[in-house]
Amino acid sequence: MLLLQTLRDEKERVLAGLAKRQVADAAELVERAIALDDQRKAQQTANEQLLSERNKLSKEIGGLMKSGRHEEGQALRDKVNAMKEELAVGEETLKTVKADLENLLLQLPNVPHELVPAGVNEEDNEVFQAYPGELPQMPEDAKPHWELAEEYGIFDLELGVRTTGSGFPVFTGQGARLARGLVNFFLDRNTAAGYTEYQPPLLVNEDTARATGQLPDKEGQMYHVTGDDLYLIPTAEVPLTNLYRGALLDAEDFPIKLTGYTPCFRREAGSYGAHVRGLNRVHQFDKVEIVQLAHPDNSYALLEEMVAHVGGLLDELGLPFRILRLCGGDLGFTSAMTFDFEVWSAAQQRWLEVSSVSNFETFQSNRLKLRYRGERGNDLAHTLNGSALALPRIIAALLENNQTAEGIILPEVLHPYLGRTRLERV
RNA sequence: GGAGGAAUGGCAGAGUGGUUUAAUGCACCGGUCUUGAAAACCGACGUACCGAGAGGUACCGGGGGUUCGAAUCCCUCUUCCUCCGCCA
Repeated sequence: MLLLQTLRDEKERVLAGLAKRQVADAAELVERAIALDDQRKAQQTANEQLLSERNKLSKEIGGLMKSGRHEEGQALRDKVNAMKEELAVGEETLKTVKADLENLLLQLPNVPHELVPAGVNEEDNEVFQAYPGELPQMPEDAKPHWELAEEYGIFDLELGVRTTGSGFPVFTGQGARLARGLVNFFLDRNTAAGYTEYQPPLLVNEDTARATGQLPDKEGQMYHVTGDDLYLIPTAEVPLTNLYRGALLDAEDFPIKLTGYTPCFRREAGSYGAHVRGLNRVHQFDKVEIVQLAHPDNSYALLEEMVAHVGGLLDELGLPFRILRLCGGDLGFTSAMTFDFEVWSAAQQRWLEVSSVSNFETFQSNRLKLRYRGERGNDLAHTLNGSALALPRIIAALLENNQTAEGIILPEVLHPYLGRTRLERV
């Protein structure tokens, strides 16, 4: 959530940024927010004057009653009673204005960083780091991963349909082992890089989902457990970042680095078509997430560090990838800058997104009330996160790119995790 | 799921209607003393909002109520503890 202070002090930058996102009525929304905040201040000041008066008189009444001057006390009592109506109305008004302001602010997405390119959709994303050299070519008869999955017994979509519905793959045999191995590999690399491992809850409450920005913006994308009013997490970002909700840190605590493996649940409402076959888009998938809480002065250096870390993982897996810097139109609601990692799927002849690394600046920490003791008083921290990594498309790319007549060759780093060097047909 | 108890500052812990601007202790920070440290002593020591400032307001788990006035009384929710039941 954007700060009122930012809207007031940096209106030009905010409007220019929101224009990059194609927010049509940005100027009007910002003006309305400022007007509502003016109204809030005026009302609050008026209310507090009344309260101050009341407190003063109440004290006097106490003194009068104690010293036995009941008549004078009663007179003051009547006076305070007369103020009650005005106070009640004032408090009701303040409540309404605050709620209106809050609702308005919830509608405003984050302001993109200056370096974020303008653009309408994914076609306008900037290729930040192209794949160096020629993309690997596959023979004509190269198979997509959903065919390989059957041949190698990696996962079964039909079994998932029976137990749950479409989009819930069941990993089987060496496929399940591959998934587990990848999770362990990622966690080991992340913890070696200084991230502390957590196993967070997979269900979160409404406050938690709102603090990282999933609510109200993405309500329809999360599974909602209505019986207990909880949400299945769409990413470990939600519980991990919320571990520090309401925290007041010291500047020297930064950076705080967290990692965690969780299944992720996404309704993916409205998705369909040829590009969602196999593991390309599913409702439940495994992901290892990295999160950083940072001092505002160096959060972009840490974003670079995270990008380098994720790139290192893909290098180790031997997967060809490129890095995109998302344009304003493709940027997530809460993000100020996002890099997407895409691996090349040789058999499908297309790029698959496997990681998204973002700096949210103070957008989440404002909702989280995540602060640190700064040089100029308490200030909001910056939050960042990224996938390191999401499994399904990594598995798809590994299967497709490494298929040979002798089986699917596993990258060397995975050998100890799977206890074998290649996957065999079943 | 049932019964009972509890929730106060970083921590411990007083406070059951009005000088509570929350006692006291510990911790932390600054200072005096000391070659240095410890001890002792002195001082400072929460958060948010409004205000140019002086200052004001709110906050004792959350929400609501009673009252001129609520940490304190009432209702409600949440969480934790003890016991019982169930259970991977």
